[in-house]
Amino acid sequence: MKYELDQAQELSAQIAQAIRDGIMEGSLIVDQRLPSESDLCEQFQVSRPTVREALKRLAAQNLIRTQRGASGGAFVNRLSFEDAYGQQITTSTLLLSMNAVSFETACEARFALERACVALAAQRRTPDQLAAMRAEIHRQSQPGLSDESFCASDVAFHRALVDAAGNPVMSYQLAGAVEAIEPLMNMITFTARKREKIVELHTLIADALEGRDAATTEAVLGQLAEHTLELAREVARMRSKSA
Amino acid sequence: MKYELDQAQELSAQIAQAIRDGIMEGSLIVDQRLPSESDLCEQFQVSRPTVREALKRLAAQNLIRTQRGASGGAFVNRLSFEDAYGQQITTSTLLLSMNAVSFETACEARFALERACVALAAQRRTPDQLAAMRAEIHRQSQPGLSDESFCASDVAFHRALVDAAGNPVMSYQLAGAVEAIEPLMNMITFTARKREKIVELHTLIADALEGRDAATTEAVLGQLAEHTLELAREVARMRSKSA
DNA sequence: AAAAATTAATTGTCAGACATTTGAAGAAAT
DNA sequence: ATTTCTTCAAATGTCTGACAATTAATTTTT
Repeated sequence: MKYELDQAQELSAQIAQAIRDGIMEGSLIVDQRLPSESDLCEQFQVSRPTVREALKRLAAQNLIRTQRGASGGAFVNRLSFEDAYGQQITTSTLLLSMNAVSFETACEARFALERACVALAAQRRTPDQLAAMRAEIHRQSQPGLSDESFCASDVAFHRALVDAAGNPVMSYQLAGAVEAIEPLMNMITFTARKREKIVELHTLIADALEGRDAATTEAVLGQLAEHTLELAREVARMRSKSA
Repeated sequence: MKYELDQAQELSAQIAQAIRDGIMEGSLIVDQRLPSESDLCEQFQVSRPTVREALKRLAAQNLIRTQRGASGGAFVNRLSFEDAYGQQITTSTLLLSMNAVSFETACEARFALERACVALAAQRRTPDQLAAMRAEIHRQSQPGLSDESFCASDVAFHRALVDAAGNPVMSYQLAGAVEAIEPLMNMITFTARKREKIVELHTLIADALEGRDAATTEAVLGQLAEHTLELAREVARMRSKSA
């Protein structure tokens, strides 16, 4: 591990960066134990609270985990896809809400990226994944479902579609795009007729995937994108009228 | 802001989560000042080091920034696309290196996602973006370029391609995929002949985008993906032979 | 030999202090 | 009256030292 600290930064940030560099560069490997807090104090010549703040920074990124007790300490964490999903979703959600990203932009990104999965999904979809998609379709067609539940099911459907591509890197990359849009989708009220149309398109997608028909899947996904955008525009029109 | 703390977690993590929830839910808005550390101590009934650890966790995620001095304190940060890029790249890089993601998987994800940008890029590419791509192509065709520099230029080329889609959400989502693969690409030694082929394909892509020809761009991108994978397989064969 | 108690190491938390930075108010000089 | 300088107060950054809680290893007891 290197111990070169930049000036003009907070000590805890410098120490965190030094350790982070060690992890990214590979000199600290997964499950390796970091020196104890008091050892780190000596090595970096700082007090324990400062070291601890540095470690908490790393813990916030899931880069390390800590264990109490005799053989405890801080260990380099294997960043799991699970952890990475979570971070992605948090970041994407905040990014969208804080930067006033328009529904159009977010929606465009989502469907464009999803389209990238279709060709692979048509080849590789498993029966399980198809079943998951059909289950969500069934949920969506139940009357009396709240808008929130409908959107949550929509997200689940699309997650299943993405997962069907069988590429964990893509699933991870798209998790953010798909989940982060949910709050925006929740602002759209889906009337019964609109829901019917969406369910119909979802069904067509599932059918096309079952038949391993990439071209049709892609076409229907395009229709769904168009339909979703149209709904959003309609809602926007109604709002501006009533205002 | 809510102050409900889950049990069975570290205090600093609970406090961080409570504040994070406030930010995500919208009760804490951008540039708003959090209570001072001593105020937070009172409100959460914990000591200052504990509060500080919580704040450092949030700072590590770029959710807050702190300022010293009279009118200082912790402020809710507007998460910029810039910040989000950085986090994405860190996370993606670690994810790939720690989980032994194969070159094939990473490469597949990258080209599939990139393909999603092409249709939009063909419509929207600006002269500046085209110029950036051509500049990278020029760099790539210079003899004597190190493999690292060649790969870095490759990344820059593809970033320009992604940015040409004119959708910041997509740029952000793909930043990780494109950048994180660079270390893997660096493991491939590009002979002069191989580089020539790549430069040729890059040129065809730039030409097709200039002519706003989405179909051709997509086709060439597919060839590039195939070619890259073939190179990787070749390298793998050579390694296994010499071993 | 097995179970229970002790011990040591380590992180989690607390309390209080001082250092450093920074904006603002007041005082002094022009 | 305006500008500049000084002082002050508030806030974060850091340090010291201590105690609590947890856990694995060790020792003691049965």
